[in-house]
Amino acid sequence: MTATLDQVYQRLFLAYGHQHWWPGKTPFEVMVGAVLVQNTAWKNVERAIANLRDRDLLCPRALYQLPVEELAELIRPAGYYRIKARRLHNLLKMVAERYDSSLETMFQSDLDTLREELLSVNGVGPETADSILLYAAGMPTFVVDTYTQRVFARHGWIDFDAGYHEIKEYFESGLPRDPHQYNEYHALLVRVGHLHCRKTPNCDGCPLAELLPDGGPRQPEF
DNA sequence: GACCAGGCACATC
DNA sequence: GATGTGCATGGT
Repeated sequence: MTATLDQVYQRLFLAYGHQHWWPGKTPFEVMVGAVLVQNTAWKNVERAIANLRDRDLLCPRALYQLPVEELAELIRPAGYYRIKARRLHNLLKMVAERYDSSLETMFQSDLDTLREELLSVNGVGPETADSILLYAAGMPTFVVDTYTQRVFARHGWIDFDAGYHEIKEYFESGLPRDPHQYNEYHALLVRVGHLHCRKTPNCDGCPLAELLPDGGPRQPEF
């Protein structure tokens, strides 16, 4: 990579500025959003969270006590609502049983231990776990998503078939261990992804266009 | 109407 | 271990 990870970050920040992530009012709301946003547009998640807020259900104990079928109906706008209701319930069950439904207590655990606990919940994968750790708990763990993979692979900086852990290590080993920068960086990657790096790339006006390899964006080999 | 969105688990080979 | 598929609503 000719540009450093920090230079890429600076370009994105210069172009877009602060992203104010995560778009949630409380750590618990962030955690709920992290499950609901799986493979889903954020706009749909907002509706689901609004339904929960209207019923005063945005706290760990109340939401855990709600029957899963009722939870499913409330989060319906977020899509995959039946499976997400189960996933959310699984997560709330873990928080209730291990931490007495207290996020404050939960976030006193060390990062690696808590990450493993989150990953042990059925329905919480690496991106959801890291989103909770970074955006709800403020812990220094880099969040990788499809846009991260796409943007960096199209620039030839990583392989198209690089796995989650490999990409995460790539960022964490190339940047200072700073949760604020991890926060902003991931948000900026989602922003540039939305604007320029959907399934069909649109590199016109992209702040990273000058950094593309000769011949334009790379494509996966087959 | 087709395509896409800030994943994840599970089946099958 | 790699690859394919189901899950679902709402915006473009």
